[in-house]
Amino acid sequence: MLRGIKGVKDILPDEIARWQVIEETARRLSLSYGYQEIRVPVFELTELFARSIGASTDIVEKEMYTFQDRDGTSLTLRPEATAGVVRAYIEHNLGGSAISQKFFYLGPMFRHERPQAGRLRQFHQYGVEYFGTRSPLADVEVVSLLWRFLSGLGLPDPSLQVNSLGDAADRAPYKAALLEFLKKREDRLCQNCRRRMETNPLRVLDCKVPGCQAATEDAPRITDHLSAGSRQHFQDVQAGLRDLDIPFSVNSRLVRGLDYYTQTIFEVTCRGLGAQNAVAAGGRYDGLVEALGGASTPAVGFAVGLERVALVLPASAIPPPQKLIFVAAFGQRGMAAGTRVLDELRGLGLRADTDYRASTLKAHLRQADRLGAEYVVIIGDDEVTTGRLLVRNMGTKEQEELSLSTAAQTLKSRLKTG
RNA sequence: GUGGGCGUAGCUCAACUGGUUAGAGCGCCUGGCUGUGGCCCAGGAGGUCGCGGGUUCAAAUCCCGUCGCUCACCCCA
Repeated sequence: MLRGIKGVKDILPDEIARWQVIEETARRLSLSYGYQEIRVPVFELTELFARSIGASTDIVEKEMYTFQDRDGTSLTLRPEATAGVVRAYIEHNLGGSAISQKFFYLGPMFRHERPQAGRLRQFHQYGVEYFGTRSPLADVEVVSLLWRFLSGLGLPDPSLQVNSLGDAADRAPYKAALLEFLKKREDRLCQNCRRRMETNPLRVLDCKVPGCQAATEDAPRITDHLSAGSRQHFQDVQAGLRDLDIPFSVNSRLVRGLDYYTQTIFEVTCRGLGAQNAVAAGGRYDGLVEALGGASTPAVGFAVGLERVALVLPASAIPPPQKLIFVAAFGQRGMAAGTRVLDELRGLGLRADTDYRASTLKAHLRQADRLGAEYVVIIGDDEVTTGRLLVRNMGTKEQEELSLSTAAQTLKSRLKTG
């Protein structure tokens, strides 16, 4: 038997309702905040991702699905969507539009990783990108949208952490200072962190090993090395969040895995996710548009891992399905009449179904029961003769006669009121 | 890429120290109830014991390999 690919999952009808709530909430909220949907390709030139995410990040170094097009061009399945959105923004000169500066997207991303709880090779993200302003209020707006999305869905104990990385000019001297500090403590760091000192010293601060946490307790903080402007920006963001009553904590150890972030960065974790407990993350990336060849344009955004949201989405967030009317038609004339009633019900926008395999009333009722039908319309040859069908309320077992010609309308009004 | 756990019916799991025809619950089908669902009762269908090799008189059980799933590390949404 041919199986699906490792880490690439089917989303079966049983779980679709939870995905639909998540996606509909994302769309509705994004639009209400003034973000427009954008759909960018799932594959792009490899170079786009290498240049935006950072050539020496894990994502680019070993997690991309990269392949050659027929002419030898190197293409890659998108590991995240910001790069593509920025590319589209530049390519279509969206910065020149009076209205389109705020975008949201939903869709699959691809990373070649070992699957585990909350981590897949094809996974889905919802994200937004806000271009064209350095205002800290834009950072606040983006976080507020994210917070409303997550808390609106009722995720368990969401926790928002924020930090600032400053701008490129802030970071270089800080990195040097941090590295100097780490060298003095190298003997207390884990093997991984010693390697990180070479590749990305900021990551050492993010290490979960208790020994490393202790060793770096009094390490220099990035927030103490910010320029006056960067510090002010971070202060303003925090003030804005307080103003909107969005709970957060500053975590000066917070680091992001993608190279393009500047200034504000943030992450939301929540309970019940296992080891991969981040549901969403984002930040400002003021240098990316320019780095990809566009005009210098500040931007801020976030991405949410939808599988992770789905994993902890409470059942109460999932609305019950539309009430079902089941048509139990049997006998030669009954089936013909039943088909017409079924079509009429559907034409009125009601959820209605039948089972063509069932030939007896018993079989129909059993199927109706399994489907959780609210009402069953019973039509046999007798009913066709009298011109009156039976409507059975599956909850109360009450049955009443209705005229064949008006039954559909009557049921519609009944479902509205009941 | 590294490490742990697990692969027996559609699903969840049994099968003691290797020992007859591999079982149960749920689900499914049929009948009791020939035009009335759930509950109950009776019966029934359904299994290459992940796959390959080895040890043995005998393997779901032991050994080796392999594939798959899963959790964790790394890293990340």
